[in-house]
Amino acid sequence: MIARVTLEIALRKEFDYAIPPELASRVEVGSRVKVPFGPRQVTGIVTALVEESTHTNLRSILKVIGAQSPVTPKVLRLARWIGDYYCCAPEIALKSVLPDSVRKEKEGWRERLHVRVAPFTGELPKLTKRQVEVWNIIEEWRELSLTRLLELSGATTETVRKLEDKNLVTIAPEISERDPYALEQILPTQSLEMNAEQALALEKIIAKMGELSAERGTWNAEAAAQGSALRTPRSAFLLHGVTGSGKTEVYLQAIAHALEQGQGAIVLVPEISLTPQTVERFKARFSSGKLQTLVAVLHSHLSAGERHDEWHKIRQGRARIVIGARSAIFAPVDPLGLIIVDEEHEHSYKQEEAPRYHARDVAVVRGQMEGAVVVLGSATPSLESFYNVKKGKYALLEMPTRADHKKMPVVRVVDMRAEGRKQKGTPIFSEQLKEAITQRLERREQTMLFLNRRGYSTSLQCPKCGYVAECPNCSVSLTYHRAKQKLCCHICGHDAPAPNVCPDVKCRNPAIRYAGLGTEKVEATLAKLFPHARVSRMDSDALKRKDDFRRILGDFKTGKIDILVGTQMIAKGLHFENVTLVGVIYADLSLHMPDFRAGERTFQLLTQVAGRAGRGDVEGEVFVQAFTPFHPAIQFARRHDFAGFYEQEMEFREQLQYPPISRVALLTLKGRNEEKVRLTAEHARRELEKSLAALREVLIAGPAPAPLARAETFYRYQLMLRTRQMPKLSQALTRFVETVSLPEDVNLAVDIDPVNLS
DNA sequence: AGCACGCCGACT
DNA sequence: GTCGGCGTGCTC
Repeated sequence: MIARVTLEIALRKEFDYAIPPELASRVEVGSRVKVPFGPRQVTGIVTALVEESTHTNLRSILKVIGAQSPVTPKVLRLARWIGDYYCCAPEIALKSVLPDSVRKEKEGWRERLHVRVAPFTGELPKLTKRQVEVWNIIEEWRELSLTRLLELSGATTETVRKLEDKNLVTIAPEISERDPYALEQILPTQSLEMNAEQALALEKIIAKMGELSAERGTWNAEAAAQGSALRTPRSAFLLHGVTGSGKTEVYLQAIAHALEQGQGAIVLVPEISLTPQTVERFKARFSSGKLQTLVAVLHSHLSAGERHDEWHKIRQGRARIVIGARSAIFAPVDPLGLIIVDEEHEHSYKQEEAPRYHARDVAVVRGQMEGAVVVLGSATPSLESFYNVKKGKYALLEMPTRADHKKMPVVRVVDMRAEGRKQKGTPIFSEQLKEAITQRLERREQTMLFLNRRGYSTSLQCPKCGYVAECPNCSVSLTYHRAKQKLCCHICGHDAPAPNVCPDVKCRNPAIRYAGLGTEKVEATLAKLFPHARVSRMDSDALKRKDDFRRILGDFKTGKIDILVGTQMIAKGLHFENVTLVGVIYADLSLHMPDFRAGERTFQLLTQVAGRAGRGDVEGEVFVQAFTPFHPAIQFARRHDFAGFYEQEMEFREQLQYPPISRVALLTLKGRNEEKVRLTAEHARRELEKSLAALREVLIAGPAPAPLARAETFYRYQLMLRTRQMPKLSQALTRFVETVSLPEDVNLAVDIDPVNLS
């Protein structure tokens, strides 16, 4: 047998190695191996076992790393698909499939000293008073960690060692798993009663799972024979359920069904909503009973060691449920029966570095490859997913009413142009919103206010000489942060002390002006308008310490805060019974982004934000302040009308051949010399035209400067390609990036299905 | 990725 | 005459 190996270096190529007899039993597809490569030794992953090689005199694999192959053949196949579809080298795709801590094998299991009662016979020997105390504790627990014992007894290690000397106990190192949620209170829960809509959705999911497991056996063999061809029936659902419709309960019961069938499940949630509360809810349901299993958690805030332990719990089959952010889609759950992608419209599912995969789309592909049911849930589905429903690719499940029978909040759109005529300067709070806040304060109810922009003012200008403070590295103006007394760039993090006079040496005008509005100023203005209100702010500036997030939310929950001001961060997933008012300070902020999804994003944001109001017994009220109050994205959000928004937005996408009508590949060239980048981009366009000549119907737009023309000292030019046949374009682009010759100091990035055009 | 090979300008 | 620039190609 010969092993075909993808090396961690050596781009886009595989190498064959002989398997020495002593390693024969340990080398399998997915194994991590160390091999000789020229004068060096490198590591790689075995991607296939073959009978013959085109190469003669192969060198041998040196060793197999780790006891268990880290990549399962199924996940390997998924990595292949990612490389092909997202135009990246296979080893880049492979890299992202494993957590770094697992890949590098730096982290191992943590061992801690553990005390156990030794099997002994006869009388208890003579013990001191202290020793008896310790002994009693050990006898009660039978076994426990040394640290825990010392904590409980207040004794020292010496005393315990004495007991060991007397053969009463053994002290030995044992694996002690790191539990990132050790501090959470997890109380077992039971299934909740569901309403008719929930029950119907669950029924359909379960029925599909039955169908698939019947077919699983036959098609797996077939698929193996066909390589990566996807032959399973469509098995994805779009669960369109309004905020509060009880999607999570449907997920939980669907997972329970998967467990009953002996299958595992992966639950993807956006990083931002991966809060302890969310995790607890899943852990609690499966912490006891006959479906008891470990729930592994994977996200970026775990330590390397924690990630190692969580991953191996999954690989060993002890954790059958995985809940995590984007990369959890690669968790080695096997067999896999169900994949949930909650808040499927969230852009954080798209990875912004290579491999630039979209976890939702990878989930659908993985579901097809492994015969698992995929459920994409959202209150505001992406146009892509809803379009897939219309095209018959996904089945639609609808839950249009709140599970708790609460009414949808009343949304009032406030015309800020009229408000601007009433107040002097640019208005922040309309009379109506002020009035509503006053009311809540009187009634001791809570308010949440959103503004999607951090800082105090968005720009600093000198009215006399026209100076504007700009970032030296990026093409944006600097934001004034009052607390820090600094001008900050939100792109590269550059900062400078805030000046008191115009920095222009010839001007020195002391009357410099700060314009534009951020959350910091909203908070400050609130403090002036409502001096007795307890106001708190939550944005990434306010979260300096690790537990600030939890502390502020805790204070809000327990009523220590009347008004919470925040960015996106508080728009999602949080619910507080006593919040009866939600205000959106400037709803049109996100509308004016140079992105064809600006309308969609605004609609989603407003709908999500509105969902924060009226989660308790009192009906919620939402004020949406806007300078373009009649914009469709705002008006459809006001009426909670997703279908209406979809129809009108699709018309626009159709006209301009934007996704989901077509698919986009975005090519970005960046370099420090603007002229060189521009010329290279033009060269790239000419080469592209040649190389795509065989493909029909690919629209090429550009090159044009990126919306963010310069970022972190790099100038950026873009080419946008649109096609209806992305797999073919992906193939052509892979060939293109391999062959095109570019200057060394100009870099090309290919982003398939980008969600962010800047 | 690294490292060797290889073919043209400025030095002892 | 040699030293060294980094373009190109190879590693199973």
